[in-house]
Amino acid sequence: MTKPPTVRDVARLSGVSTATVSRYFSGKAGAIAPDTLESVRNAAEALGYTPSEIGRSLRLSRSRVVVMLVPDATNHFTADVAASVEKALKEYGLSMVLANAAEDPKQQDRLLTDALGLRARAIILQGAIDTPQLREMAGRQNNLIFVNRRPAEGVLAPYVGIDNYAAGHDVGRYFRDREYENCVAISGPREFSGSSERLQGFLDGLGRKTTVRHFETAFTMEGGYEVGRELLSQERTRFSVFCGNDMIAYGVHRAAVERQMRFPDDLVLFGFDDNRLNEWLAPWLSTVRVPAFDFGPAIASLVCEPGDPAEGAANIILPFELKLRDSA
Amino acid sequence: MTKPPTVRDVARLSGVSTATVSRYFSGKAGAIAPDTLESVRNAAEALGYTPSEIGRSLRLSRSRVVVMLVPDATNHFTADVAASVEKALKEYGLSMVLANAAEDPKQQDRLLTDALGLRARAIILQGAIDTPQLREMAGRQNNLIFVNRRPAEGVLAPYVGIDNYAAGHDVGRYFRDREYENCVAISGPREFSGSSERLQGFLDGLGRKTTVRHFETAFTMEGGYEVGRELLSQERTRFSVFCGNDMIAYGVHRAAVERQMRFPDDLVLFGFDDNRLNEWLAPWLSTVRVPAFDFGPAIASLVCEPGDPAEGAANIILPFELKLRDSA
DNA sequence: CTGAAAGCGCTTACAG
DNA sequence: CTGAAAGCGCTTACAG
Repeated sequence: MTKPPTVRDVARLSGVSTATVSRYFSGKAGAIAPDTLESVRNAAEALGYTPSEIGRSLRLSRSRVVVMLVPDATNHFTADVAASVEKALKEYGLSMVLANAAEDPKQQDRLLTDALGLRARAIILQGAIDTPQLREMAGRQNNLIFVNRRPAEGVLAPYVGIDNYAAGHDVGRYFRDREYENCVAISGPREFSGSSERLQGFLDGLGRKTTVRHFETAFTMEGGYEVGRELLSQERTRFSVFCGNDMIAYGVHRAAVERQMRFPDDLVLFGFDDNRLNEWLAPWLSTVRVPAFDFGPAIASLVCEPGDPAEGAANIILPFELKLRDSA
Repeated sequence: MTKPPTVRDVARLSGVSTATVSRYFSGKAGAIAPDTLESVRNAAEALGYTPSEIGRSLRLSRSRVVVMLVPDATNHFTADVAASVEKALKEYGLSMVLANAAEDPKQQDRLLTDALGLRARAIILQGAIDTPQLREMAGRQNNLIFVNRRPAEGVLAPYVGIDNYAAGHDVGRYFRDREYENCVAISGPREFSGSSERLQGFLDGLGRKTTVRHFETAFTMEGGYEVGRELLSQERTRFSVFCGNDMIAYGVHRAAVERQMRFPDDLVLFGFDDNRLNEWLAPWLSTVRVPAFDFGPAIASLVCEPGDPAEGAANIILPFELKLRDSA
């Protein structure tokens, strides 16, 4: 691979200065004489020249890369959000680098350092884990955006997500209205704001009188499967299960299917997120619809049209709705 | 956001030259006196310094970014491969930028230009579309890697994937051995090498005597759903369907479920890829297992340990196997 | 073991 | 409308 041509090569070939070539490629072509412009165009074409983002970024002290950290690469809702963000950023001329923190604080911190090294325009954290390094970065930079999990106490940064408490509350209320019995909550890890808010809302929505069995697990199909197996092996009861997200619900579903159970006669199941897959592979799953594809525009606006920092963090709270299907 | 500290700031604070600071951060710490090293470490720590990848890339004329283009962000097999590649590249200290070409030649060409601008270390194309720009880039650069779809005639670049003809052939043979009747092939677009190889293999494996109805559609659930509806609405026949990938199979499955059909009594269904979701949401689907998670190491080795270019393109052909479950 | 200096590819304020 | 020159943050061959 021979080295790619530079402004200099184009300048030489077209007989102008590098300044003119640069103007041509950075949207200042209007200030160039038509003849000059033509010859620059031809030279660039002949050489196959594309300006180096690296040179440009260095010169402008500003890169066009945005880093997104996801907590779990296998979560489909997370993937939907990432796709939405990538699309929205592209319209502003930005690239997105996706990295998987895998719910591991060490890995997350490593990736944060990488993002810093790339001088990322913004760092978007889906499901951040509270670590000293994250706190320090939030203090030094103001380009962190928290998605789906609120920043830890004392960390000042914008948050984009839904009102998890209210959503959980609506589900609890629905369970109460339908008079579902043997209620079970399988929530995600309690240290994540989304998990505990969903759970608390659910409990409050159900009301005090109802007793609820509570399990806590990872936000994964594996986690839901394990809890499901334990729960369903014990008794032949018709449980009414609220899961912390759809992935957990898929896992419970698998455990139920293995025991030949049918919905909603043998088991009531409620998910959370309504990732795009449901429509195709889990059209039976009642769940809370979170508008994954509205996250992109919301986040991109935060990145590209930052408000007055004096006003403090600009949170964006998106709407949700209950999506009722066969399983509940 | 104040500007991040530079080598210079660290050098000033620790009373050494920028050269020494740079040595500390680029793995040449062994050649630094212990005292000096200590003071550099402290200064960097105090300032929260992380070296700029941009400065480094410019100086070394070599970036650590690899771009991966995917043909369809909603394809789960593609996503599995992307995750595998990202992980493998990370171990070599490289970042991956994921971009969605959405099976659109214009969009692909735009993204190729972006990748060029980033001076990507390598450009990985899952499911490339043959365009003049792609050909020209393949000619100028030697850092293109084709995955799952072979490069077009005359384009010299490495290919990583399975032997699609052989896999299709095995499925055809299996259909013949089981004496499946009313055979149907729903293949992906014919212009993609993978599609036509899978189809041809299938036909050859079935043997001349069998007639096969053939549909061609996009590699998506939507595509499979539409064909499925058309096919299943016509007659009450037990079809034996080989799909070009799992996504198509999911779509056919949905159409069948809507008509209350059951597998394999009412319909025989065979997919292709065995993406990770099958285990959880489609454990009934017989398919061809393609080892998505072996792609990462294979591709990373191509990127980071390039062989002698004189030897020509270094193709890597991965193994596959038939995964037989309930649907066939 | 350490530093001064050059240069990677760009953009832009300044001067003409 | 155009160019010469400075400088963005790094690394390294060279000299000491």
